[in-house]
Amino acid sequence: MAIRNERVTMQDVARDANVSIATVSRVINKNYNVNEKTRDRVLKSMEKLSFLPNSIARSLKINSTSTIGFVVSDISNTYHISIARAVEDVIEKHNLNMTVCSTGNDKERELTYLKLLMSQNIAGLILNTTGKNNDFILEMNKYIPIILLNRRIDSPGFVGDLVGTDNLDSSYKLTEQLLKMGHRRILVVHGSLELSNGLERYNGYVQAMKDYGIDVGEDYPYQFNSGFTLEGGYQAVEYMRRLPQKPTAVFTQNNMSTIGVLRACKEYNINAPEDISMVAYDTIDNLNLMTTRPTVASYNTHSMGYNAGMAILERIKDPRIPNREFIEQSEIITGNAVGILMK
Amino acid sequence: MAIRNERVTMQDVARDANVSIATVSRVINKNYNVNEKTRDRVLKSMEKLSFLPNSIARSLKINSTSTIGFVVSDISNTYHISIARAVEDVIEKHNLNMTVCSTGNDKERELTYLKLLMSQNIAGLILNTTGKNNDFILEMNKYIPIILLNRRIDSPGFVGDLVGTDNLDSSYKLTEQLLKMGHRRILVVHGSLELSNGLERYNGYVQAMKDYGIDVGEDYPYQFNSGFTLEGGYQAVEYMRRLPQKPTAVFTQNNMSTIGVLRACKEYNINAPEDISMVAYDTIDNLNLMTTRPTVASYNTHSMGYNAGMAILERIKDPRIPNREFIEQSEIITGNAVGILMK
DNA sequence: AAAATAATTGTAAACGTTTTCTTTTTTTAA
DNA sequence: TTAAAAAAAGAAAACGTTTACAATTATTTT
Repeated sequence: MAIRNERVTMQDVARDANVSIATVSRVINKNYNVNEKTRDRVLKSMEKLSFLPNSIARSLKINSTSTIGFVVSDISNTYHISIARAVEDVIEKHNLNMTVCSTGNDKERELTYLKLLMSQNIAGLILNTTGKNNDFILEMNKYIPIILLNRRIDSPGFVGDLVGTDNLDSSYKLTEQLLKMGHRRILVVHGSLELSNGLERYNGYVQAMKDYGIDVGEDYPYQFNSGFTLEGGYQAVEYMRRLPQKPTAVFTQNNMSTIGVLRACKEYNINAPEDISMVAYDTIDNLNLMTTRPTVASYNTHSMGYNAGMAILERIKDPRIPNREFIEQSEIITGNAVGILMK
Repeated sequence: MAIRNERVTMQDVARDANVSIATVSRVINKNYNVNEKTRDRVLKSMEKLSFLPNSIARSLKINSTSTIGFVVSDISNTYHISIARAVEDVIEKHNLNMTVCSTGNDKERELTYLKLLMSQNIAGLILNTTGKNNDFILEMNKYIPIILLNRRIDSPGFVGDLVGTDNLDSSYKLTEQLLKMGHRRILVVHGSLELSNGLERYNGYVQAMKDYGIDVGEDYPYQFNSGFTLEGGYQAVEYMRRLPQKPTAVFTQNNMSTIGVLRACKEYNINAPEDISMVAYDTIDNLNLMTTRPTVASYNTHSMGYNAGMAILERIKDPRIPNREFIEQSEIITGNAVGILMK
């Protein structure tokens, strides 16, 4: 039992079929002319010895691999994983597979992973970046095609595509819905404003508020940075409870913070829409089975993953495609957690 | 812009530092004696040229890689992904990363993936098998350490560990809870009985029923094979509605079919516990935010992932550890969807 | 039937590392 | 001061493929 080392190589097949390894290579890679009889003989030997080509050796020679990297803040976030799943379905058809990595939005961890992947010479990269390793990413980008997920890299040097959502628009729409229903004190639970998606969503809120005559300045009390985390959402509710004048609505700007808010509200017995109204960017799993359903901007993650998968395939084939953007439009799904505010 | 090929190699570093590539290799791999001054010089050259070692070449030489394979029926299943996440945390500390694959319980797709991974010479494999490729898995097992996830391979030839749950026990307990509350017509929504976990869970149910004097034979009407899928769960409800004598309770034996049942019940306006009681194997995400909460057998997926990660690391280091089993015990969480049946 | 061409196969170098075996240099022991 | 031992560094082979080039064999043309 246990581990052996002597795998079957092309050498063995060649010997068995009484040809040179070049010929074996040619039947493996189909494309060359090789006599039908010898091909059959080689095929038979491969079968007989249950030969599997060594991708490592092949990769070294041809300078490319058959795996793509999928690097996101948290792979267990249902939003990311369902995109990943769709990517997988696309690339699997081309005999590629996928290495997934969770950075936890940590600069060092992202860098470690990116270096590892670059060492491994991945064929392509789908990246939801922390935004803190742009120099390395640009360097990496010289060798490896990159598709950005949700977060932009604003550098003229970057060449690749972006797959994202209509941050500003949907954020505006969600805020507007609350405003139309009479809400004015709307707590926005945003993410890092140093990330393009965080900032755009925040700006959508600010713009809508401004359009309704409300100025969101530095010391405006109805904003809380959750870092797009579950804990952050939870803390937002605790922050809210301490406010002298409570907000009448809360707008969580990503799925994790929405869950955090929902849990905290459940715990503190804050009911929606009686005590507070809720809207949220991103949907959450099994929303329609839940007691409290915020109005959400829902995205077709399957489509996003499909786009990302196709884009990376195209870019692997031809790395000099001009930069593109695939922006997914939201579907606003009305929940039961939004109420009209009587002034 | 675009893609270049001329990466920095050890050759370049050696030239810059005015040493041989052997020396460069030695400073990279620390372990050898190399003069401090020359080490510094080499280190400086590496820095200056921003050298990254080529893992492919290294792997070819040392005959092992730094990625482990994670092959499951569906990576987007929250149960699997949260195990994967915990595995990632363990192996990342050892500078390993993880290739994930979804087989969809399809024999061919599993085989394709396994061959691809074997070609890529992965360091280890964590596998939730379809159960239909045992021959190849045993062959693969000669070269690559394997940790089985939830599904056994009953072959004396297999060497590796199992990380799983206490299928029979928890299934028995859940069934018993219903029986104690007076339920007798309990629809079991099981999975494939050809898979060890499917069979064990089913047997737990059968045993409990038998202990309460109910014989579950071939033509016993209160059983439905969902294949552990969402659609299967949904169909189970449709099947249930067609039964002349309705069951008073339903026991879904995995998380996907539970969600399917919940959705179908919502759609057909079947309420719990008034119309039907519900217990379920596996928990589901955000259960405590949901309207209808079955009593569930919940598992600590973090612990399972940790065990799987540690086990694979240990087996990579020493492949001839005797077979082990890491069986996770459930926590039964009582929901609001179970009612006492008045006879 | 010979020459020209096309099809098939083989030889050997290369990909970028690691590592064994030598060789050179430095240090220690006498 | 020299011999012996230890430390440091280099040369070259090897890992298992691909592929340019050369060599051989088969086919076509005249």
